[in-house]
Amino acid sequence: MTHNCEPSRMKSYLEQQIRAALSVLEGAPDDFDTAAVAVEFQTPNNLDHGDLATNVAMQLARPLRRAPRQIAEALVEALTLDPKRIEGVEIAGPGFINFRFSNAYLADGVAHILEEGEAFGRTNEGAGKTAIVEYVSANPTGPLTVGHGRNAVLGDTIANLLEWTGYDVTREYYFNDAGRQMRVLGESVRARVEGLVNPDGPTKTLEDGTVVPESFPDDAYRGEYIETIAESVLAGHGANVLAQEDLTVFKEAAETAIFADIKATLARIDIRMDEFFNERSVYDSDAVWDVVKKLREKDLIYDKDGAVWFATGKLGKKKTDEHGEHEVDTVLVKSTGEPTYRLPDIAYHMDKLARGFDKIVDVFGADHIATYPDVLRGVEALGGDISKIDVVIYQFVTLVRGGQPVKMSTRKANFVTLDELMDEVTPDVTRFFFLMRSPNSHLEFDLDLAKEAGEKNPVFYLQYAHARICSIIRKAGEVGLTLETEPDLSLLDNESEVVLMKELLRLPEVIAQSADVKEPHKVATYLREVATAFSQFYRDSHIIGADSEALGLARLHLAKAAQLVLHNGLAVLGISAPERM
RNA sequence: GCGCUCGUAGCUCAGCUGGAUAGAGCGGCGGUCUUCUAAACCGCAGGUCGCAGGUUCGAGUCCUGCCGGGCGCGCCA
Repeated sequence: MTHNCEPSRMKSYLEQQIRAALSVLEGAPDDFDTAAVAVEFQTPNNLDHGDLATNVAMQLARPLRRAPRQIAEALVEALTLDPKRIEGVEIAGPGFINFRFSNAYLADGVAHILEEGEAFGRTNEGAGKTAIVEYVSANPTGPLTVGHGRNAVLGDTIANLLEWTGYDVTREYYFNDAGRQMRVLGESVRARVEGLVNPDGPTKTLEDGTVVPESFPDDAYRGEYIETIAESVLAGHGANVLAQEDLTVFKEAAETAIFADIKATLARIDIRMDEFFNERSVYDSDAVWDVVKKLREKDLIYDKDGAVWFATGKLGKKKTDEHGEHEVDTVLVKSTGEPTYRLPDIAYHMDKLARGFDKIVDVFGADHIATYPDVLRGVEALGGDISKIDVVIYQFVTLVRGGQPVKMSTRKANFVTLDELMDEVTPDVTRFFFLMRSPNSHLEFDLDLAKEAGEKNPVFYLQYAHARICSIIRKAGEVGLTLETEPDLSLLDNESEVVLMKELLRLPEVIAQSADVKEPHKVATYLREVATAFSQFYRDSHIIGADSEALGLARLHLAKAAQLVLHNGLAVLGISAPERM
């Protein structure tokens, strides 16, 4: 059985018919090319305007030199439409052509949802293609913060979205355990061990009032977790670890402990990475030096002041200051011989391209906004196809408690960790709150609202609707209404039934669009509309005690379809769909 | 100063990439449980879409200039 029920299918069907009508349109100039006309559809926000509308007639007004409404009339005249799909066509407003879906089409759609089940919502644009999503990518210098949380949940959900559109997705975490940060981390641990071994040793007081051993570096990591690691190093190696100057023991202990914590934190929000890519591997393979060599061959590298410069200015990087506009170049290798992070980053992206991914997504915080273009310039200069690379930039998170923003500073260790957040709110709530806003919108995370396990909390609204349907299906079974019986879905025709059916059918399109623009909040927004439509259906259309058993059965199946849509939508967001609440 | 980004109801935000009378949640006011989960539903109030120009049949959406918030602007990542 085939169903032409998805709105995307409907759009291509209508487009076909409209093009056919265009080709027989009379009075068109000889050079008029119907193939060049963009036939676009929109879903009107007013129900009186039908289910789909097109503005072709308005678009054609100028080239055809005729009034839009006149063109619309001629088009509708020439149009032949299957009454089993479209029950009405109207011309309205300045020249819109509005189409109204037939009930048979909607009933067909519900049958399709039930048939697809937990696969409903999947599309195949990405079928046979691979994608890699890089996210989290925090260096192992401390616990994940709330800021990392938004990155993690956003990246993970974008990965889900791509999977639902057919891609084979790799989730990758990029990190480096070599640079200055790690050295400072090692020194921080060492200083804490010293403090433990020699509690009466010389100390100093930092500007924020904490008392630390004198050897504690000024830019050290101050979180409590450093002390915990120091304790375990001391327990494992004894006091004579301090005899050696080498920081390796401290660094490795810290890295191991911190990575274990990070993975555990991610697992709490159901995130499991496929790959951990260590920056070191692009050094081990000499890929970084290969990048420098190739750029030099292209005359995009020069040496100045002992450093190696990438001529990004030639590639369009500009800056305007009081001296006017001038080109800006970028250091790839510092005069110390140590590369800046950009060089391995270019090599890393070349590596991802070489691994053959069709789509490469990077999830970065707003602080990277000015720097990732350097990486793309490098990749492009090396002949990499940067059209495959999508960079998702998200704005920062503000935690709000009691109506006041919670002050956070990573350097002073008074940040809120993702674990601490999840000690207060559930993983489902955490994920939803991070996802409910557009990535390029500032996220205000209201802890009081998130903790509210009740009516105000938007997550529960969706889960409640789902649980309620499950409950109805159980209860209906007790009176002999079951999903095993074949329903007559054409009986579904009251307003709230029709509204619900139309809403449910949008899922594949919403997921596909959300995946395309990498904005998961569109799914969250949509699910709220589904839950609202279901609640109205619940109010108007009783299943048990319906006017006839056949009607009750048809409604039961519609409820099941709504349950599937909520279940699948929540699955995309990585949020559970409870059967009871 | 420059770049990116945001500015929509009292608050937090959507607005399908240029369409028809700009929406939701929360908060406020009022109503609905002897029938499938009231964690729900219904109604009312609330707007110069930051300001000013421009582009066109049509602008919250696009272009320019201001104003205000955020993030960047390093031989840090």
